[in-house]
Amino acid sequence: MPTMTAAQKRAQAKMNYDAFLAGCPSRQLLDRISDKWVALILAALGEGSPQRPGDAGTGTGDTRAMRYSELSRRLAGISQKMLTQTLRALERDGLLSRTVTPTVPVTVTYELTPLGLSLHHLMHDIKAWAEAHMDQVLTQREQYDRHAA
Amino acid sequence: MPTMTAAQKRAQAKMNYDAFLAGCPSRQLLDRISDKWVALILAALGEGSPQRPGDAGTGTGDTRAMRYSELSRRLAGISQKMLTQTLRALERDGLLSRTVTPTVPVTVTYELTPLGLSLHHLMHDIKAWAEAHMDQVLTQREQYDRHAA
DNA sequence: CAGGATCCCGCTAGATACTG
DNA sequence: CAGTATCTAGCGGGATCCTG
Repeated sequence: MPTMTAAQKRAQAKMNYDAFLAGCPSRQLLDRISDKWVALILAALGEGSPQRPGDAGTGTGDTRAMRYSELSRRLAGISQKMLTQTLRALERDGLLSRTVTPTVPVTVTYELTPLGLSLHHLMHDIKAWAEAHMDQVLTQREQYDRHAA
Repeated sequence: MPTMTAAQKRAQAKMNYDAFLAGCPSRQLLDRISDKWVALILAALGEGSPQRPGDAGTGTGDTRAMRYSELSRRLAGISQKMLTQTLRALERDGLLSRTVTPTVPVTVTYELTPLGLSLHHLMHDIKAWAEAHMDQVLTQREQYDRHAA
């Protein structure tokens, strides 16, 4: 019989998640968040929030709440379907919260949860990396393609 | 006439990449790297490399070189097609190098370039995040699904 | 061993139209 | 404004067979 506490068991289980294994749930999660639109939505909702968690913000109020149409405009080229679909998935996973205000017409806002904010920091870096190394990658491609021709 | 140096111009151009814009090349790059298999390949090739770039490693020799079959085994469940395809794309973008050693049978190894290593650090954090917050996400999903039912 | 080539299914992402 | 519903084309991605 195990003498572990529940907390110990959960810590144990957490260590067992390994995205290298095909059946592991964490691989599905990795697949979910490894998505262009996820990266951009998190980036948009996290704009203006402190980049490093150290600065002791005013609690949860430091993430930007954005309306559906705002997001739609910010993420140029996204279809309503993908936007709604991705927002729903992120809401389901607890990464953002959806708030409906009964005005006329109705107002809906989306905001990062603390969990979502923690991922935002990482995703922001990915997006920044892509923008920062674009030149280098472009140069590499030219070289590769020239060599392959 | 601009009085900028070439370096200044390049810095200027770099700032102009914005993944929020539909036509921006950096969005395509973001799409490329926002991929489950990319994350796992980079994670596999970077295993054992120092997590923080500060520690002044022995130059470029601190990334692991892996063979095709090694990667295939490590990334449980990946098809040959996706593995080859993803490796080619990453090689083309200059994130990893492919080395052919003319033994019999031929030996092929893949290794991160410095550029790939810089992305590896970020991707590793994403993968680690997915594994670390799996429990929390799972709990959120249950709540969401119960409420929606 | 490390792929290349081919076939083909599925499901996703986009376009369009409609609604509370 | 903030979606839902429906249709469809396209291709992502797996399975299979073959090769230097």
